[in-house]
Amino acid sequence: ININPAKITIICANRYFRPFAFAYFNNAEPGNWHAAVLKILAWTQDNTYIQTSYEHELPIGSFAEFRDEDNGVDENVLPDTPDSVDTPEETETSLETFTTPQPVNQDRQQTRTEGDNLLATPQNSESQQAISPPTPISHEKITNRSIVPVVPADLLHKLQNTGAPLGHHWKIHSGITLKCVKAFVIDERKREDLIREDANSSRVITPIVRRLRKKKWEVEGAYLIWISSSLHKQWSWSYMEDESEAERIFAQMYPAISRHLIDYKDILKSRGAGSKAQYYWELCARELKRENYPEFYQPKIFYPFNGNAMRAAYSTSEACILKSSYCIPTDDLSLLAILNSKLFGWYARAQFRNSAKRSALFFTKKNMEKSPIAFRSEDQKMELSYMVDLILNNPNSPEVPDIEREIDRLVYELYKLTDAEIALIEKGINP
DNA sequence: TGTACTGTATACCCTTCCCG
DNA sequence: CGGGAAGGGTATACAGTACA
Repeated sequence: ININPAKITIICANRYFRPFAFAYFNNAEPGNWHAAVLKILAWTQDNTYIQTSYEHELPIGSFAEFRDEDNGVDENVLPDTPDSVDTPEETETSLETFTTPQPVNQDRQQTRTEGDNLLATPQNSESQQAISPPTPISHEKITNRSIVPVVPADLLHKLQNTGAPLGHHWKIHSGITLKCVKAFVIDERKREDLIREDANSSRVITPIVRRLRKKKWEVEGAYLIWISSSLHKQWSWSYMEDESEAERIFAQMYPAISRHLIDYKDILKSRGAGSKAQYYWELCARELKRENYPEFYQPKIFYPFNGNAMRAAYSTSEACILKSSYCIPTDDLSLLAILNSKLFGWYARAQFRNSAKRSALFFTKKNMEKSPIAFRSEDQKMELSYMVDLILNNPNSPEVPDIEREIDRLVYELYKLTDAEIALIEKGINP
C-alpha cells in the first residue's frame, strides 16, 4: 500500500458521538506498516476527564490556570522527553489507550506539509507553541487529575458529557405572544367583573399560569382574553369590509370585553399593523383547542426565558403560559429538581450568559435543549420527586431551604461529582 | 407528481423599558 | 439600579402556487 500511515486519522464514534475517539498511527513510516503503533484517544461517557484535548491542542484549555492554582504542579516537573512516556514495552503492544504521542522526529517533520494531520503531529512549530505549550503529561499526572479535577472548565466538560441532552427526551414549547399584555391579561377580580357584566365573556376568557417574581417554585394564576385571529376562526365579524361594522358586531357579541379592550385600541392597532386580516381585539393565535396547543393541556414544567437564575415551576392545571416563558410538558418532578438545583444554576451561569456587560442568563430553547440531564434510576426519580412534592405542597415552609440542600446533594450524586467539584459549585466559581 | 419558488405566520432571540 | 417582563426585528418554517 502506498499510503503514508502517519497521514491517517481514524475517527470512531456512534451516531451520538458517545464514545468518541481519534486513532492514529504512531512511529509510522511510509512503507513500513509493521512498525506503526495504533494509538487511540477516546472520550467516553463515564470517563470524561482525559487530557487529550490539551495534548493535541483541541480548543479547550484553561490548563495554565490550573497549574497556577495547583500548588507545586509546575511545567518544570513534568517530563520533558517523550521517551519517558513511550516505553519499549508499549511499542510492542499494538493497541494503547490514553497515552501522549511522541513528538515527530526531525526528518519526518521535514517531509510534512501544512495540511498534515494535526493529531498525529504534535506541537513543534513556533506558531503552535504560541497557542499552547507543548509539554507532554505523564500518566501519573493524568491519573491524579482525573480523580480530583478542580478547574471549572473541566467540570463544565464533565457535566456536558453526563446523561443526555434535555432535548433528547423532552420537547420545549414557547408561550403565547400577545400584542399588549396589559390589555389581554386580567386578574381574578377583573374576570369576575367582566362575567358579571356579560356572562358571554367567560367564553373567551381562559386561565393562564405565570411565575411569581423572585420565587423559585411558586406560580400564580391569572386569566387571558383569548379571541383567536380571524385567520384561524370564522367569527361573525370576520372579513367584514368595514372595520367599524366589525367592531360593532364584536361589541354586540362581547360587550364587556369590548368595553375593556377599547381602552387599549390605539396601542393594539399600532402593534397589530402588518397582520391585515386581524382586528385589534384579536390575538395572533390559533383557536385554543387541545389539538392546537396540547402542551397547555397537560402537566408541565415552565420557566422564564431570561433572568439571573433558573426559576422553574410546575403546573398541573390546564392553563396557558405567555411569551417569554417556555414549558416542558412532563410530570417528571425529578427534572424540575435538576433544573432548580445549584448544579444546574452553575451550569447555566457558565453556558447561558449572553453578553459580558450584563449578568442576565438566556434560557433559550437551544441552550436548554443542549443541557445535560443526568440519567436517573426509578428510585432516584422517586426520591427527588418526593422532595420536590414537599416544596410544592408547602412552598412557604421554613424547611424549604433544607429540602433544597438535600435536592442539591442528590443532584450532585446524579452527576457523580467529587467533593472538590461540589466545592467549586458551592463557591460559585465559574469558568 | 415532484420540485422550485414565494409570501406569510410564527417562533426565536435580543433589546428596551418598567417596576420594585 | 438591577432584574425581569414585554416589545420588536428577523430568521425560519410552512402553506400555497407555478411549472416541468
